[in-house]
Amino acid sequence: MTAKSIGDQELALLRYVAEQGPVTVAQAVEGFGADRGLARSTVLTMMDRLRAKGHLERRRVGGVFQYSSPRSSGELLRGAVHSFVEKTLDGSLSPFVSYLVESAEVSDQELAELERLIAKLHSQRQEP
Amino acid sequence: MTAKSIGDQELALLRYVAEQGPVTVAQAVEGFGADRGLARSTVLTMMDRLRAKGHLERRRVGGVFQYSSPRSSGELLRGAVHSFVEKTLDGSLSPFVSYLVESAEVSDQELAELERLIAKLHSQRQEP
DNA sequence: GCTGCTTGACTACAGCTGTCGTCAGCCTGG
DNA sequence: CCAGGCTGACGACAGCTGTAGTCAAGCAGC
Repeated sequence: MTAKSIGDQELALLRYVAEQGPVTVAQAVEGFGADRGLARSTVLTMMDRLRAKGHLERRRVGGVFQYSSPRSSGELLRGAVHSFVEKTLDGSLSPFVSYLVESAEVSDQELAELERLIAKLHSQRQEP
Repeated sequence: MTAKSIGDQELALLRYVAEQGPVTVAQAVEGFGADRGLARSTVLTMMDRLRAKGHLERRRVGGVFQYSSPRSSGELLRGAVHSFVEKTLDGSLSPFVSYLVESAEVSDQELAELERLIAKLHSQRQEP
């Protein structure tokens, strides 16, 4: 399991790295930390912890480390959703659907995705 | 705002109280703590914190306190989903849908709910 | 060769959560 | 009236996260 826990800010940084491809700490500080007003050491610490937890890898390139995520941004998000559903919702999707029904704004795009999802689920029920 | 943060275990307990209606600590210990092997003081502490955060109310009834949640279990879950979507997914539902598509098992019931949802969304697009 | 910026490793600290133990007060059966 | 049980208020402690300062080693230029 690479499945150590992860905080919100950490996940945000992890996603940043996953999206930007290999980055140095300096780049992460500039592209991620700067917006959020984080000190260099803060970003450094987070990247270190992410590495310790197995969420980031690094390679020395010309004296400096390049960090990269073994997972894509999409995988990370899906993983986050998965943990959330399991841990908080006890594996039940109903609260999510309920949320969609009552409070969420669903974009046209998302609606289309949902429809595709339903079609897919239907076809799965047919031929198991 | 009653919107103080809340941990996983705390939310679980809160949901328990919301579902069971007014309960005393003793009842919560028995019905919630016992399964999870929690000490009485643990449950007591959590209920206290939940109260401090405004998530639980209590009333003295015959020398003992009865705790109750001002929100229903459903509201709590919807709130949790909402926070998650906002905080972790930056308000985008796509990762959720993506998760549904790729990994989740959707029960017949949930599928039906989704279909109802879609129907509703469609009708909303028509007559605004 | 010395000076100064860049990079990384370490250390620190506070707040939140999860878990308890303990102490003091109140009630009830003897 | 006294002992033993519930109850509730507190105090504690460890682990995780968010945030940062500091120190030492390395490289770049004078």
